[in-house]
Formats: sequence, structure tokens, C-alpha cells
Amino acid sequence: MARLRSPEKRRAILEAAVVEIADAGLGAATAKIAARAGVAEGTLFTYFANKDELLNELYVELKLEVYERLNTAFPHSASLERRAWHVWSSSLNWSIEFPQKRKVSLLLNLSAVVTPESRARLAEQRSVMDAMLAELGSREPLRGLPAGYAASLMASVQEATMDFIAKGVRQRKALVERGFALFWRAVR
Amino acid sequence: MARLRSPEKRRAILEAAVVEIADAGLGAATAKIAARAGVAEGTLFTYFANKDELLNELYVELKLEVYERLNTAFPHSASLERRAWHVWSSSLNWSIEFPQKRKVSLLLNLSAVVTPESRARLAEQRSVMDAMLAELGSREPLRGLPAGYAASLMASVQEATMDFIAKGVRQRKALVERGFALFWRAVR
Amino acid sequence: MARLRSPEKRRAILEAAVVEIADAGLGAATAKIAARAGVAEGTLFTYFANKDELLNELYVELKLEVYERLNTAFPHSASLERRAWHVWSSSLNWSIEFPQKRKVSLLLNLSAVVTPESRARLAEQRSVMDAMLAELGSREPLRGLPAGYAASLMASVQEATMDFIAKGVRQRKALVERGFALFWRAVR
Amino acid sequence: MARLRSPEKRRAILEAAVVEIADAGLGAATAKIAARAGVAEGTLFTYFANKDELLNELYVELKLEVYERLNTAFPHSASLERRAWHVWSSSLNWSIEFPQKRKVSLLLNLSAVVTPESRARLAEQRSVMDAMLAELGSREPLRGLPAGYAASLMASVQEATMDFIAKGVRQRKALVERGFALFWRAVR
DNA sequence: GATGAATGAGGTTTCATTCAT
DNA sequence: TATGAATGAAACCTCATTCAT
Repeated sequence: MARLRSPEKRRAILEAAVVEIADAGLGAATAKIAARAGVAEGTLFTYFANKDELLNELYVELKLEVYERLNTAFPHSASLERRAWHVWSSSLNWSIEFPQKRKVSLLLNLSAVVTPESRARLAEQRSVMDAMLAELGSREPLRGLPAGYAASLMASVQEATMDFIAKGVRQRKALVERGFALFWRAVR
Repeated sequence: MARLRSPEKRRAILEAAVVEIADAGLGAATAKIAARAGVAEGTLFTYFANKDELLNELYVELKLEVYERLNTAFPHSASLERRAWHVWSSSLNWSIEFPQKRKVSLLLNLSAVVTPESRARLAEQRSVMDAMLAELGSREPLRGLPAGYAASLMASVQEATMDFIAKGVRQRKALVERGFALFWRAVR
Repeated sequence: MARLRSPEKRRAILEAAVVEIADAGLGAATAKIAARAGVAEGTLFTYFANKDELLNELYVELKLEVYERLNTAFPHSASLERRAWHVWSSSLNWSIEFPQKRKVSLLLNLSAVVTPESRARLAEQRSVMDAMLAELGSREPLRGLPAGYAASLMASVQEATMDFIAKGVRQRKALVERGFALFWRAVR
Repeated sequence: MARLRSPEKRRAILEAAVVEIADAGLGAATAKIAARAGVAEGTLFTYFANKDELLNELYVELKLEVYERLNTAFPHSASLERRAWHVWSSSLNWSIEFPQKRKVSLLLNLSAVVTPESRARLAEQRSVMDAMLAELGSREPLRGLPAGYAASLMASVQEATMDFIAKGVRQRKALVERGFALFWRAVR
């Protein structure tokens, strides 16, 4: 099954899925995804056992893409604020560059198709970010709040910021910075 | 006179839609919605011309529910913080009480089915909240940011908070307060 | 059932049916017919037991309309040609005046809904025309052909003529006359 | 390579459509057509995008069948009467052989589903017949009548003739000849 | 009698998945 | 392995008819 004769085809399918799902939601037809990927309808099922598996793989790939960026050039020994900024800006810039991927990521997150197994596959790549967020969570303003609250808070403030960038607001770079400033005021 | 179209049945359909969509996404079958509402498949279409209209009506009703709460006992002449707190707590409490409604509201927001007309129908009810948010947006930390950023920011921090409440965390009341405190630190 | 409280309503329904069926074929919805007639959906079924009965009644009414015209001022003692011309012109003029009725009449004729009983109900009114056609059929050019061939032939040449009149050709009166001339050349 | 779309299956669907539509009108269910053709419900839609397209294709195929017959062995240099007879007999014989096809052709003609594009697709095959009819239309009895009247007239007299043949009258060959004789008396 | 909401069978069409080629 | 025709369940929606009011 998962004998990926051609990694390019697998990639083409995943990228086609992003476009189709961003456009039509998770109900996007596998036939359309295949067509956009330039492969036959049946071929899709030699790379992914079924649609759910495709969606799970997609979820993991998208998340990995973000974490990879984030882990690259992570300033391990810098101040907490600089580390927080690194996480903030690298993930937010990904959202800005690939708004469709971000939307698909959101849709998948809200749906029931993503399995705990898929989420678990991300643990290792998340570790760097998680450590930073844990440190953040142990500081005064967040103390006593559930583990993960800091992550959720950062993600959500990014959401708010992204919404405006997606709407086409000009001052992208400024917004990224102002958004972080607000976040940091809250948690510092 | 024949039987009158009954508001209860309309309500039953909308409520059934919430449950089914929270469970299965916007792809939830109209037949299932009708069944859960205790009406025949065809009956659904005497209340809503088609599925899209049902979804739009649902969107509007859900938003109105929140705004109604929020407009009730709004402390018009209180301090900005107290007014912000009123908005925060009343809308967040709605999300806590009706997590399925909140989820459906999110899904509808992300989808392309909600028409500008539907959004426009909410303008009047939003005015009280919008005025408060505009005042907030004009203060130092948010100055210069696009109009609406304050609203988006509040909504997103609520999101983060809700995520934990939805996961079943005990200290609901405390979380609502801590969440607001964080938000307020950011924007005050 | 057939207690026609209001003959006007019955008539309104039949006329609405003509318009709707001319537009949408025999599949025209009873609800639309009722709406156009200005009565409630259910009311239609107090005047006609079901759709098939409505269609049969409609068929009979349309045919009777034509025969009534034809029987009015029929020149019983004139020459065969004058009598043929009377039949020709009176029925063709009806088609010209009411092209929708004509179309519906054709559709009903082709369909399987019209029962032999409905056709039988027209016998009496057809007698005058039938006698003329029988006389025509017994003359040389048609001798030996099946009974009814003359009727069918006349109807069909009228069809051809109507097709052009329906297309909006100007010289209506001339066409009616030229058409008859051709018919008469064939059968005289 | 996957299985190729089979011309036989396409043909089977079109033939099944003829039978079902002759029986039930244009409202004939696609599911029934598919079943009679021996294919799955969905398969019908791999051969025809939707029911309207199926009906349009059917219309074109039926007309082409007639024109093909008519163009075969057409006596281009014979007298006008012989050429008219060729058109008459070849098309009428088709109607006699395939009364269901003829009925379906009539129904399609009366309906609104057949597009101008479909009609246009027939132009080339009609040219031989059209030339003969144009010559006929320029002669004395038809002079001054709209172009196409001759065609319409012939078709309609054929209709009349077919009606009797369809009713099972024995002397088919004789009827075809007598019908033409009548037509020719009218237009010669 | 008149009304129109309610019904559910049945219509067309879509789609994930299989499988012959 | 790659293909895309074939499948049939299931989706949305329509409609003739019934029946409470």
C-alpha cells in the first residue's frame, strides 16, 4: 500500500488536497483532488488507503511543516521573550505564506477525522516549542492555569492576527510585531 | 385554516441541526437532522428552502443568541473594563453552556455557505458590543491596528479559554476570570 | 367530491393547468397549478380526485371547446368543400388563438393518462365533424383507406400550418387558406 | 489502461431510454433506464453528464438514424417525385420499424430540453433532404409559403399515416404508397 | 368547503472505493 | 503500478396526496 513508488505523486496529491479542501471543505471529492494532482482517481488510493488516511496524513504533514520551520534556527539559549518571538513569528509567517494550508489545518482540527495516533506522531517535533511554552506557563500570569493554556493562547492570538492579514491588510510585518507585543503584554 | 407552521418545529429542526453538525460537520445529512427533530424528511424543506438556507438561518440564530445575552443588562455607564468583562463573560458563558452551538458557529464561520446578507442581518444586535470594542481599540495598546482587531483578539482569547473548558477542566469560573485578566493585561 | 361549489374555481384550475403544462410538460406540479389558479394546494383535490383526473378533465374540456366552435354555425347543407373548410378554419383558428391549449392537447394525446372513457365522452360532439370526414373518406382519393384517415390527415396538415403560425409568421389568414387549399388538392 | 468506455454500453443506455420514455414519457426515471440497460444507476452518468444531456444525445441519435437511411441510396438525379418518394418512404419506414423511437422523437421535439445546439448538429445530414424540400417548396402549389412548410407538411402527413400503421393496420405497404399519393396530389 | 403543513416515496446526482485492463 | 469505468449507497430535494384546523 504505502509503497510510495513516487514521492512526487504523493506530494502532488497532498498539495492538490490542500487547494480543493480550502475551496470546498473536507467534503472535497477525491476525484477532484486526483484530477488536480494530475493522477488517476484510482491512483490516489494506492498512496492512501482511504480518504480518512489521506486527511490524517495531510494533517500531520501540515503540522510538521510548521514545526520544522520553528525548529530551524531555534535560539535555544536566548531569553524567553526571544524564544517566544521565534515561535510566534515563524509559525505566523507560515500561515501568511500558505493561507490555504492554514485553513485546511483548522478544518482538520475541528473535524473528527484526525485520530489521536496522528496527533501523537507530532510529539517529537513539538518538543522544542512545548518546552518554551511550559516555561512561559510557569510564570506568574499563567501560573495555576492548565498545561497547554499558553500554547492555546498563543495560537489563538495568532488566529486573530492572521484574520486581518488574510483580509489583505497591508502592514503585515508590523501586524506580526504588534500582535506579539500584545501577547507578550498579557503573559510576560 | 390549515395547521400553522409551528415555531416549535422550526426550533426543533435548528436544534437537531446543531447536534448533527457538531457530530458530523456541515456534511450532516438533512435526513438525519429531520429524524432527530422528529419530523419527516420533506418537512424540513417547508421550513427552510434548502440546506444552505437552513445553515444560514442557523448561523444567524446562534449569533443572535449570543448577542441577546450580551445586550441583556449591559452596563452602559460602567467603566470600560467592566463593560469588557460583561461582553467577555456573557459570551464565554454561552460557549460553556452550549459547546455544540459554539462548534457549529465556528464551522459555519469557516465555510463558504454563510452569505454576506446573513452577516449583515446581525449588524443591529452587534452594535452595543462593537461600540465597546471600538473604544477599546482606540486606546494605546491597540492604536493604529485595524478596526475589528480588538474584537478578533477577544474572540480568539476566548477560544483558547473555551478549549480548556470544553476539555472538561473543573475550575470554569476561575478560568473565565483568569482568561479575562490575561486579555485585559494585553489591552488595558 | 365533484360537488363543484364554485365553477369559477374549477375553471381557474383548468386554465392554470394549461399555462403550467404548456411551460413545463405534464410533469407540471399540482402545487404550481393551484398557486396560479389562486387556490390552496389542497383545494385542487376537492375539484379533481387526483392529478390524472384533472388531466383527463382538461383533455375533454379542450376538445369540447374545439368541437363547440366547430358545431356552431355548421353549414349542414353546403357543399362538402364548404363544410370541410368550416371544420378546417374553425379548429385551426382555435389553435391560433390558444397556442398553449393546443400544445397541452398534443401532450395529453401523446401521453398514456387519457383514458378511453375520456375519449368516449367526446363522441357526441364529434358527430358533426365525423360525418363530414366520413363523406370525405368515401370519395375517390381516400377510398379504401382506414376510417379516420381523413380526420388524421386534416389534423396533421393543420399541425404543419400551425407550426408556422406559432413561429410568428405574419400572413395568418393567408396561411389558413393556403393550407386548406393544399389539403383540398389532396383529397378532393 | 483501465477499461475503456464501451460504445455498446452507451448504445444500451440509449436504447433502454427509448423503451422507458416511450412507456412513461420524458419523466422516465434514470434508474429505470439504467436497470433496463443492465448497468448501475451511477454508470449512466459516466456516459451522460446528466439527464438533459442524455435526452439531447438521444434526440440527435434518433434523427441521425433517419437521415442516414434517407441519405443512403438517395437518387440524386431522379425526378423530383422520385426523390420525394425516397424521402417519404425511407423515413416513414423507419417510423414503422421503430414506433417507440418515433414516439420518443416526437416527445423530445415538443419538450424544451432539446437545445438549439443539438438541432444544429443535424444540419449537415439534413442537407440532402432539405434541398429536395426546397425544390418542392418553390413549385406552384407551395410558392409564397414560408420556407420549411414543405418539410413540415410532409412530416405531418407522415404522422397521419403512421398513426394508422401504429394502430396495427395491415396494409402497411399500401398505406405508405397511398399516403404519398395524397401528399403528392397536394404539392405536385 | 378551504387551507396549507405534513408526509415519505421516489427522483436525480455525487462520490468513495473497487477492479478489470 | 497506474488507470478510469463501474458501482450502489446515500445525499439533497420534489411532489402528489392527506388531513388537522
